Amino acid sequence: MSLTVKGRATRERIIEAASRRLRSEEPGEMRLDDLLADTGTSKGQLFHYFPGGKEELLLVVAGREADRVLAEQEPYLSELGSPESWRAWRDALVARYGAQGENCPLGSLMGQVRSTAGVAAVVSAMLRQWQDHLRDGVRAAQAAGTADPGVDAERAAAALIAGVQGGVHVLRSTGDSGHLEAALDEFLDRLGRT
Amino acid sequence: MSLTVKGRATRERIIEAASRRLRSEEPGEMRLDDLLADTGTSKGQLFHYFPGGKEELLLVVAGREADRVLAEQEPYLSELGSPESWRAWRDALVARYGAQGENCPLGSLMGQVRSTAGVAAVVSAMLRQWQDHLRDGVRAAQAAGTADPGVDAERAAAALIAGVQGGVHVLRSTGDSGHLEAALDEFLDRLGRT
DNA sequence: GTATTTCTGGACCCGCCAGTCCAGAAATGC
DNA sequence: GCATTTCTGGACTGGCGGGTCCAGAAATAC
Repeated sequence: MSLTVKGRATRERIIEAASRRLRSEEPGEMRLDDLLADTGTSKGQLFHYFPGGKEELLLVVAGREADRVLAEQEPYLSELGSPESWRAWRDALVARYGAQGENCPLGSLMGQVRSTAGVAAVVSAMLRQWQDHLRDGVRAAQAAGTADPGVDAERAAAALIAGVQGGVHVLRSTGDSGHLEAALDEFLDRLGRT
Repeated sequence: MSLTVKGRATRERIIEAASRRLRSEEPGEMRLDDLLADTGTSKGQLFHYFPGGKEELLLVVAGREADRVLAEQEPYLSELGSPESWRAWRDALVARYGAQGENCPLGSLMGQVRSTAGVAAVVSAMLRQWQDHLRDGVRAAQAAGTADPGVDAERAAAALIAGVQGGVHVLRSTGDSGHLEAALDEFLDRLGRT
């Protein structure tokens, strides 16, 4: 399937609309007809560009959204090491998710697709990357002597990912960011050698 | 609305069936017709006992399921204090969720109802109770001298809840219980004075 | 400038499933 | 007992929403 310039633009417009709607106040279930209304396109076009229908489209969107999660944490994520860098990352995360409020693009996405398998895989891969960055950050801090060398970097990173995920989850359903902050701060306390 | 003995039994049967289906291998979306088939009841009855329809029914089920979550952790939860009791609780949790696999009754429930508000409230309340138990456990351990007194019990409990929630979430979508275990173990390490 | 491919619009189909309605059976009240 | 309330079954409705189809417009190829 080769796309013309115009075609690629339309396809992009559809993805963009889905993505935007997902990040909007009330994502709810995403209906194809809404997207068509948003973009001024038609059923024919949507299925022309996404023969797999809704599922295929959402999978593409999931990929974009996953990339965005990591991209939004740069440059913090790649620069973890010093206590200040950890702190900055922590603050950025809290600010980011606090502003986002009850909404969580990938979270909503997980609930939309019947066979969640595809989206789940995308999310897993993203989590894995995220965790790797954190683990490297812990090791860097240990190498620099600013973190307790007794901490198992891999396990600590896994626990941190769990804490962040859970914190965001609670934030999503209660609007309270306390759990997210608690998870982050407990981690930082444990990291720093006392 | 007063219920006869028979009436109460039927109502109970419906709730029970919904509850069971939620905990089954593949909960997916819950269809009213399935419940009717499971229980040998009819639409008329279902709407007779739950005038609010599906939403009302699921809210009742949510309450039951939330109680179950806490009940299943007894007697561990009320007896937290000694290192052994924490360990036993940890193992019970991992075993419990490991066995459950990718499924999570309350998790699926959250995705089912349009206005998730009701179910979310039930879950929040349950989480709050859970967290209180954990906090008390931390304090008990501190009082007994088996936990670092420098730890803020409330915040540590919040972080632990976040970790457990996130761990279960990851377990749910990948089938890997590593994150849950990591979160629990990191917490226990931090708790124990080294 | 003709042929081929890609793009676009929208009418239509169809399965799904929550919710309605009502008529008759069973229980309960007195 | 008769009247009243509760219980039960199932046919029916209605809307929602994903997916199909096809005819014609626009772009591209050569």
